[in-house]
Amino acid sequence: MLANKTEFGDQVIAWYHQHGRKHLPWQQNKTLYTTWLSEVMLQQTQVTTVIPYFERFTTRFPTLEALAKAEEDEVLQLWTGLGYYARARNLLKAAKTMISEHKGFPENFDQVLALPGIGRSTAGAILSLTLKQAYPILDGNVKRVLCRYFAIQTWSGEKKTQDKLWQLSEQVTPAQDIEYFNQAMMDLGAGICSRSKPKCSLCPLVNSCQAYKKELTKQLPISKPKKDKPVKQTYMLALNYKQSVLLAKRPSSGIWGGLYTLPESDRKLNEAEIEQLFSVKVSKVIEKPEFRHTFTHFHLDVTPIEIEVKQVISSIRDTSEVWFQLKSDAEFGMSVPTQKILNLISEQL
DNA sequence: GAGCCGTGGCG
DNA sequence: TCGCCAAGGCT
Repeated sequence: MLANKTEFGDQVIAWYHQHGRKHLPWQQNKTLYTTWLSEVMLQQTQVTTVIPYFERFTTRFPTLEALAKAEEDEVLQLWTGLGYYARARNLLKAAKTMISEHKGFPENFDQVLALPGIGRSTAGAILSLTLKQAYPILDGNVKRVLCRYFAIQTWSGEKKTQDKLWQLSEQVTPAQDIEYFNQAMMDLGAGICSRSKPKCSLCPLVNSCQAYKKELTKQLPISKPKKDKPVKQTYMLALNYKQSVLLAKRPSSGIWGGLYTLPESDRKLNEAEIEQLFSVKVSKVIEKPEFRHTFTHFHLDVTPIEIEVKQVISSIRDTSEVWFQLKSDAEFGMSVPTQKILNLISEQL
């Protein structure tokens, strides 16, 4: 499947020398400190957003030593607007730890990994980009490239897939020129192998890319499965009096705003309650089969209750209410479930 | 494994 | 308009 490791690396590295990003602020005069800072700022955050924050931060705190002496409030102030503020707190905590326990930024992978806010990928990025230590990385960009290149058809959030991707990242990562390779993989993911509209014609890996070969590029990587929508339950009451049904106009804001709907209850009401609530005399209550109405964010399971009314005591309780003649051609905007239930009742007339 | 953390951009 | 997503890590 994979042509061979060297070829993969060579193509990616050659591409980097021609097209990769080399002028980002954190790519100038790199130190472990500045690379660390940029990698943390770039977690879940796009390059263009980070740039001004990085500039301000390094101006105020040019070195690890300077940061370690900082007050948390000032660090957080410099972070304001960037989001994920635990990153800033961990940054300061890690800086203090490095100064007090390591007397500087550690160059050992396990020691870097042990610092708060630094996971495997960030640790690998810091040591590879700054010191050319040959550690693989696996950020969102690299994941996307690998998922496509190897046509991985499972969601990368699964542990099993995550493990597989790390394994593949190790497999394609070369021993030489690691600093170019890792930066190139991120650049590829960001600029060429983008989630939407990837520029496959410009990709150095197009000839051996499995997703491209199988025409799966558009479908990969598999996105996070959408969680099931919550299910709500309601009873819709169709009070039927001489072939007229009681409707009420909804407030203009909120669900079904301005539409006419049947009265609802979240529980089953008995005859006495219905008579009390609606000022009517009831002759029969018929429960109809439940059906489901789906919104963008939840399911609504509706149980229609047809109520035969033999007498209306107080005709209108509220100005929003109206007795709607079933066989009239009056124009009302109604919610879909209401319309559906009225059709149900009309059919049996 | 799932939920959480934040903000800006995009289709 | 709004849900999804973006250089992850922690609990």
